Amino acid sequence: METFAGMDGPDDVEAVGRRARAVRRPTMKDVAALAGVSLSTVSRVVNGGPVDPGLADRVRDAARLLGYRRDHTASMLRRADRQSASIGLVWEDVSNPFFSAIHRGVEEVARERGVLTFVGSSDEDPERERMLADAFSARGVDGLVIAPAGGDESYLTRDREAGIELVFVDRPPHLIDADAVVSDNAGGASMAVAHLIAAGHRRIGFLGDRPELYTAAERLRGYRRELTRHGIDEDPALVRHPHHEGVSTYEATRELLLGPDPPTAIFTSQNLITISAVGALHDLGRQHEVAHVGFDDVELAGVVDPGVSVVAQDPVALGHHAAELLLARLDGQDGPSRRVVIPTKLIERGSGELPHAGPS
Amino acid sequence: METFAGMDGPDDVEAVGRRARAVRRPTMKDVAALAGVSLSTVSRVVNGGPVDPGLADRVRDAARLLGYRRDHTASMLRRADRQSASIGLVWEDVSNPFFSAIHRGVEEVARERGVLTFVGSSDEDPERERMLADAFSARGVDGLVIAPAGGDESYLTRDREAGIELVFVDRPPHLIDADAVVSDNAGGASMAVAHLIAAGHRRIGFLGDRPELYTAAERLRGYRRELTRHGIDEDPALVRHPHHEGVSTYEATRELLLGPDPPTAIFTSQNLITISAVGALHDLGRQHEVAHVGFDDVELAGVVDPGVSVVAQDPVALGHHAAELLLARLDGQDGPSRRVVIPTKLIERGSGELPHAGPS
DNA sequence: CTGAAAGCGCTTACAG
DNA sequence: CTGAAAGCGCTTACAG
Repeated sequence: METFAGMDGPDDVEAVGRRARAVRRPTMKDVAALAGVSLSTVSRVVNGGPVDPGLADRVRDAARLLGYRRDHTASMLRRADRQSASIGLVWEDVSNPFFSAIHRGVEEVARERGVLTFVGSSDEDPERERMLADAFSARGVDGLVIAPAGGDESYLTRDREAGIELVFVDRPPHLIDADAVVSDNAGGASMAVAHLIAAGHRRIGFLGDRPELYTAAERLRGYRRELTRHGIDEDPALVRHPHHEGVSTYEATRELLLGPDPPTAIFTSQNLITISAVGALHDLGRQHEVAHVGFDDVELAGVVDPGVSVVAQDPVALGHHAAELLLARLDGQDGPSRRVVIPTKLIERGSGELPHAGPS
Repeated sequence: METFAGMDGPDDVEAVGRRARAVRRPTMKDVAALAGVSLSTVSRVVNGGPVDPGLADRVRDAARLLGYRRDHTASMLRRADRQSASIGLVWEDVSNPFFSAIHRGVEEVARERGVLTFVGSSDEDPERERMLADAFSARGVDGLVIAPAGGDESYLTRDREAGIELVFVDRPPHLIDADAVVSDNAGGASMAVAHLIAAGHRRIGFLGDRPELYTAAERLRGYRRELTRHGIDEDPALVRHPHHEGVSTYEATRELLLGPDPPTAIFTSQNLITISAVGALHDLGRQHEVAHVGFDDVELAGVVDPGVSVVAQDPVALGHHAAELLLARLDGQDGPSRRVVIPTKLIERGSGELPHAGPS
């Protein structure tokens, strides 16, 4: 049979077979009985302890025959190290490519150690963040990697005391002392602004996320610092926080460019903001006049005309370092909390190199 | 202190505090002792069983004082239902936005039920897929959502028999009968090709992923079906599988367009292929002549000139349906396996509407 | 090297 | 309603 796009509702459910009923999963006890040995011996074989080769073979045969697989959570209960070989990741949104790239970085390091990852979205809600952390903790994770929603993370103290290691990523912790891995947000923003200044611009617009967010505040700080460094007075009219002002980024960009004494260049300090701003620039037909650098790389940035210059973060590296810090702690590394700062990189594609045309 | 982008290596590690040593996590036994009641009573309070209000208060106070939290994995061990309230997702790559969007869809449904998600990448390697499934299974997940790497998934039979529910997503299972949720790949491809034919094109190039992949094969099938339907003979020279031929998509696109008797329109059947092809079209300066429809939506597709027309999938819906099927099974829903087909949607942005210019 | 016993943190019959 | 006992699947001392 064939199905055609749009012709069937999403509930086009079709029966294609039948299923078997669940059976009890074989346990060590079952293996012991079949092999005619004690539970302890089976446990030794499974864990590579000293056991007579002949007996070991009998046990392995029995295990194979029954399809035995060890229950990891049960084994953890009595184990000396009590490690579950799992960690929990608390992101803002698992479907945000920035966070899924961090996840990838964490996974690449963790898989070498057989460590599995729980992942969930806080949706920037501290309450949900806490629920997730608690739920992961109740399932016995060895550690937590958290992109904090903001506010107070001291509730994690209990987990830390219970031996759960903590690493913060993308944003540093508040009211709790813990390892953290962040991008060089202020440095990256400075670099973007310096690049625009080098092209002759002095009126540089800023479009950013809500300034309560750590990364947004840092990028604004970098913007201001760089203006100051070049003796340029900040014009508050050029600094916009669309999400905070309840207006779309698209609209804010239009207002900025159509207003009196508009900027000759703009710095958009987040990936989604960059995308909307590019759309607005193109719709106004100003994409070849107004210079533009974005923070965070975006797909197709090199295909748009002009290409969108960006300061790129390295989210996979954020994930790598977060996982390495966490695993080091799990290995017993002690000592004060550490902060890792991951550098950002300027990618020139055209939009950021547009020179200042008029008199300066 | 300040940090500047690029000035510090990735190992710019800075000490910022000190840490406490791990303490044993309080157990029900501790709570019972402090409250002066039996373990059973504490368990009843925690689980909402019948208990004298006065006693219950004492228990709750003790629990609060100690910072007690129930160990979910230990409780699961003896529980009648034996549900861990966790599921495992086995993706091709967690950092692929398509899969992270499916993850989001699963999470939105699962969180309503307090179900947590393990997530891992198989990297299209059947061996890794199996290791992940085994590891999740050993940690007691209630179910598995799998984007199969290909080959034989019958190894999951043991898990199914042990009561672990299975749902396949994006691609149907092989050699095992299970629920599955897929996009209407063939229908979407047909729709794309029909759209190009409607604009007057008859020589339509195809750029696709390795034809061993289910989704790639389905989209090729849709392409062919639609050509046939309109009485157009397929020209094998117009069908390219860059990954399979060991050439970059960018190069394959160039060859296609610079060859003898080139296509007047192209259909790119995957998001990354679409992005590379758009780049090649632009670099050749042919983006306003050669019509183009892609499968899967991409960021900035509306900003490029012309906008990139696509047949979009709905990955969040894939995730929603996968989770719903799984939860229904966990609720005891019996009966034959089900297959859900999610429709695709044509988004016209310009590139797919470019008319055939020359004589046909 | 092997097995019987105790125990991990919790839930579930079973008596009272 | 309450508590003592047994048990979930496994590991870890403890004797032999």
